[in-house]
Amino acid sequence: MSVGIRHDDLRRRNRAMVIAAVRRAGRPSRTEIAATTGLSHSTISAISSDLIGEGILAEGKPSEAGALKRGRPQVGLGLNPEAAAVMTVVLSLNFLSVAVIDYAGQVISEEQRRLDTLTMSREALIGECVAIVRRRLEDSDIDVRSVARIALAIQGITDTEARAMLWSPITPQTDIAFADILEAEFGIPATMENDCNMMAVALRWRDPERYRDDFIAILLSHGIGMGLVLKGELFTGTHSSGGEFGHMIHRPGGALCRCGRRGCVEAYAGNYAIWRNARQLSEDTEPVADVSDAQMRALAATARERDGPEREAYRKAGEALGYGLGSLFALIDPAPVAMVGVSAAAFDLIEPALREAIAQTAGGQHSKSISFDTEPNELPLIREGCAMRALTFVDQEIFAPGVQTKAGPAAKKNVA
Amino acid sequence: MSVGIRHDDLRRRNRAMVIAAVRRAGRPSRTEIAATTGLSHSTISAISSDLIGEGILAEGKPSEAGALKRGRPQVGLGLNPEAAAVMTVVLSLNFLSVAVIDYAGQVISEEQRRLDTLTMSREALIGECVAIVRRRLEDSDIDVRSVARIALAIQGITDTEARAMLWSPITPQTDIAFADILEAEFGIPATMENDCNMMAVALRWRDPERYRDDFIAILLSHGIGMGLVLKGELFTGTHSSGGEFGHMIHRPGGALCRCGRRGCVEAYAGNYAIWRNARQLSEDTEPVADVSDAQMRALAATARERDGPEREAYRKAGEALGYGLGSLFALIDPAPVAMVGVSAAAFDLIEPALREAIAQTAGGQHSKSISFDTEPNELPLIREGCAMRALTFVDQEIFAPGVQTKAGPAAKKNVA
DNA sequence: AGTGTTTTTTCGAGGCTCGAAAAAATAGGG
DNA sequence: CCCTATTTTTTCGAGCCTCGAAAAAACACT
Repeated sequence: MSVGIRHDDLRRRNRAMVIAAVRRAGRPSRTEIAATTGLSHSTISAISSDLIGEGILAEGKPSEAGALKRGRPQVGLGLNPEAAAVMTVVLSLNFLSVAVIDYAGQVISEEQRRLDTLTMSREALIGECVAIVRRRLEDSDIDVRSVARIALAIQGITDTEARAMLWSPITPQTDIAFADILEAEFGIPATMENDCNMMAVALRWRDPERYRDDFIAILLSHGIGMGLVLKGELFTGTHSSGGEFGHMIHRPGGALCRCGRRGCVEAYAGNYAIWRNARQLSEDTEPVADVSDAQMRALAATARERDGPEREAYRKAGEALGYGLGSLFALIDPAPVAMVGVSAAAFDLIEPALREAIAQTAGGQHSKSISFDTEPNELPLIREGCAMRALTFVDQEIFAPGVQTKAGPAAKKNVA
Repeated sequence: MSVGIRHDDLRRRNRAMVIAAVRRAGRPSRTEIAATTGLSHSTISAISSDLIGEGILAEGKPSEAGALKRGRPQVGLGLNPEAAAVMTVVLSLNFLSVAVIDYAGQVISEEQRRLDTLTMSREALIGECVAIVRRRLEDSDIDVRSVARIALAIQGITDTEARAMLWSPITPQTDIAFADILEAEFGIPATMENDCNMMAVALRWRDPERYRDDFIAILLSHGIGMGLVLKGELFTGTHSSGGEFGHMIHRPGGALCRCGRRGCVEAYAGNYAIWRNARQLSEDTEPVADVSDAQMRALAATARERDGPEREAYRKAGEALGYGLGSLFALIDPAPVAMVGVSAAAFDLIEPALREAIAQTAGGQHSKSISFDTEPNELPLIREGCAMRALTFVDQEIFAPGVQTKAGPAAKKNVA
């Protein structure tokens, strides 16, 4: 199974480590890198000299203006923005958004587009994605050859290999191998990511203090999604993107879910479920296709104003989320939670019932210590996650080739 | 965070890899090891020569009697049984069992003992464990100094550091740092493991073909426990042993569980729950302390014989397990399941309702492809797992010191 | 006994990291 | 304005480690 370490892997790994240290720290000095990586100064000096020679790193002022110190001033090492570029493609309900990002993580160019994903044909959907990527690539400011990777995120289930969308609520189409399609079309390596996983990745980069080793990002939107980081690593299912938190069963045989089953968490906490309950429709009522953000905000406003079916709908949502989280906590222990999406703005209405429900579950004893953040806008987060995901790939595969994070034959292909 | 690879780590890691290859393969030749580890013949030759010199490996006949081949015959490399020894301590309801195992994995000596764990005082419980270990250590056949590690398994919740039992159904006592106690008493490194996790470890060694990267071991006993292997690694919670599958909520506000909460899977599928339902007692009835294996077998026999409350009790158990598994599968995707424990012998009564329930959940589409094994006797499995766990520790820590499986500061201490 | 085949060991080459020492670059003080 | 203390960075030789190729070893077959 797991493979021995060959001698040349050593340099590759340590190169990757230096690049990662620079990406995390911003503009660290060689001394700082030596400290965080545990490698000697000589090694860091040798590696960074190589990397500068290859145009991957560039010298500059150090980040922390700890300027006024006695000795030789530190030289900051930063990522060379021109070393490469990546593209992010975020496909969500009725919305397609693309950005080109330089190697240092700055957005160079972007484009957004509304489209009717629910009714589009398979070909049209693929066509739109290909077309928007092509337009960005043909933008005169960008050197096509420098675009080293494309990361595409979609709401729904993707496979573990990050090649295909298996199922998505934003389209009736299934099993579209977006990653393969884009690779074939543009000759640029591409991956297909789950939107909630990208949210989690982004949170980790945004606030590594709070979101370090174990945390949960939950998307409260038309559907319910989850991104999970455990022991410092993104958690995915064994075959799919996993974490189908929204489709854990809250009440066996309960409310009708968009997925066709009954009693899922989403069937109580998704926008359509809150909407359905707020209008006092039966739990058997077919879920509506879309509820606008404005409608949801109005619903929340009414719920805050007076006790009534709207408030009760949010209570039920909180209860379902609470029991779901409780069951999750039974498996992984409690962890900080970030609530993302339009209903996160109504978290004040959700929280009481949610906490009460958690208290009834195995994670309950720590119920009070669990903390929630809210972030109403998921799109920037998803894009940021995609960007970091793509850049990390570039770091590892292009500039430190042959490194395998986990034992696996995939890396071997790249070497050949 | 993650630390660079120093030059001397290389040899350490590759030594560990060779030892692991030998432990997995039995009596592999040097050529075989080179093939499985991917290292060159020269390296394997050098490392194995070192290891033989240190008395860790020993030469012998090769395992596969591929004797009749043309060239120079292979020399088998095996673990030297006298290189070290480990002890396993399994503490379960009213039962304590200890074994001494040599470095090659053979049982040298064992002792079992009945005791009344539910009513014993904290001191008595600790005292019994210490005493039984001491007796084994003082057994004249065993060189005390060669015992390099003790692995203790208990039903219940342990901490991630594998130091303490936090809570267990077999005793009212909580937070006993067994690992620290045994270390202090005997000066031998010890770990505190969760019983179901050890079952999973054992299954992996017993049948690596079937139980490789992703599988689930479920203990159907008085309580319901789970051991989970994901992506080839034992899955534990972030703070505790995790995997409290039995206490996922099946029905909010439902049947009274032994843990004091309501609606847990265990409150429908644990022995006491099946017993309660079979006797048509209310779901609010306080769980009984123990149901003997004989009583459970009688119950199962009755259920097979005629339709009635017994059969219905097993049906409810299946339903609860099914929905629980379904929720789990929503998070991790379906995987092979091993049912272990006395009620695994009644799996024929459980399976129909279980499959039907899974079909109602997110994992449902693959419901038919999910396969179940049964193993009525959990004790040997737990002991085997403990033994392999302890031996693996010896492999890594004693004979290849300073290796860090995951990035972590702990290793730094060993280097210094 | 000789030949062919496969396994294992030997040996020199090439790389990598490390520690120590040297070099470089600046602030502060007289 | 020059010198010194201080801190960062580079240089250099030593010590390991793995690798590939070739040699040696050990047996089956003819």
